[in-house]
Amino acid sequence: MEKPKIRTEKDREATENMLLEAVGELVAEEGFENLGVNAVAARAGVSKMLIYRYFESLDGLIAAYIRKRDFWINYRPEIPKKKHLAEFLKQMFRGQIERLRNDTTLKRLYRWELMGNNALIAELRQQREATGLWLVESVSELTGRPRSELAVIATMISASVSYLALLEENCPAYNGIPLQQNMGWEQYAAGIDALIDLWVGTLKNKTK
Amino acid sequence: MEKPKIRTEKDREATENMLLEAVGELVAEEGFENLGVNAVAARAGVSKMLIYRYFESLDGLIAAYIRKRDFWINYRPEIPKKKHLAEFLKQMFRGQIERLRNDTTLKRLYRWELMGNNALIAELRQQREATGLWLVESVSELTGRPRSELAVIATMISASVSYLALLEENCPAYNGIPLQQNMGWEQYAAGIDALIDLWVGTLKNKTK
DNA sequence: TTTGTTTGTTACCGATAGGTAACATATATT
DNA sequence: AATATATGTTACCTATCGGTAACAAACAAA
Repeated sequence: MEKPKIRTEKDREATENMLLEAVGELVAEEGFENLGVNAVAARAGVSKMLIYRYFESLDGLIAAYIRKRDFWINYRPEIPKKKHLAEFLKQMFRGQIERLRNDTTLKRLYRWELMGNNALIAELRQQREATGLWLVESVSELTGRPRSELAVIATMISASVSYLALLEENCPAYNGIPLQQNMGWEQYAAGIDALIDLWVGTLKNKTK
Repeated sequence: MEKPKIRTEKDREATENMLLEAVGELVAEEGFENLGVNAVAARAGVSKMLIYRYFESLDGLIAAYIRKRDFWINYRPEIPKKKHLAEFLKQMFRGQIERLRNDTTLKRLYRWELMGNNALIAELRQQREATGLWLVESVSELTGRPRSELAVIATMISASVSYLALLEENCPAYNGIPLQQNMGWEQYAAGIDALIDLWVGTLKNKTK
């Protein structure tokens, strides 16, 4: 027999979704650090007991939320040939900026990572680290440059973008770059482009 | 008549210092975000009432602590001539790394800044921004390059260093760079050196 | 219908938070 | 010595936190 699946008043799946949505809203507003069972349950319009019953704990609920949203980025694009490498890298970092700036929850996640430790955080870190290492390795293979050189450049761009994105919410400007305006970020992205061109320029010299 | 200044049991100044020291210890352990009147008073071995009496509030106590430690960096070194500019910039950023990595409280302050807003934080930001702008302006004058170009480069280095320093406590590696080992940071500093050399190399071409 | 299970709420617990009034004692003033 | 003021503690208040037991109602199975 199939399950009727028609629940009128009592519907566990719907309740779980309400809790997950409440987490999403509160995370966007307050961040993961300031989440609490009472607030989540109240926002979901449901008893907090159900958090423990269905997700075992608040951490379990958070874990479920993070797995539901697909933060487990497994980004493995095809690396182009040398000729188009610069353009590829530029677009890649512009993509990172765009994603971070538009996704409040992702920012909260990055901020949470700076605040402490956690099994879930460690897992996300590892995932991101694997992606980063793969990129460094790939470009190193392609250009013949040592991995350490690639690692430093990629880190400088990526880490600074993360920091500035976190700063954006409250800090109007950094070294004169207006973080709260698209113009400022365009200026920064153009600077990254220039750095990439500068670096790519050093390639031909040594390969010849 | 001069004040004897000899207090045996009741000594406001000494008590205030005990509170300030307690703040320092707890900030290093837990960070500014997680500070509380009860914990501070208990650590100082004194009644929390005195926090309100002497500093008006916990914020007041924190403000006093921050002003006591000299975070209000007014860093205005003499900029050398073009010939030694590269070396000067390298040493400057290495100094920033050293200061951040060795000063736990400074890290906590940077982290606090990412967590929210605050009159005190805003003041520190403004101070730092003024210093940054001055440096950008100075190097721009010296080299003839546009301020925006300098701003992006300085920001990329400075922001990434800040982010990595905050990450260091819990994150073992970023793009393969071991953040918790001096070796990793030396690798990163060397990368910054290379970037500076690369950039300085572009100067002569266009000035000639 | 009867029985058992799932879903959900209410009410409470102990711990801890920030904050204050009331009190006690040491120091300074006269 | 008598009085006022500065310093410090105790005890208590209310609010909120995470967590759970006890109960109520809807649903499924017999």
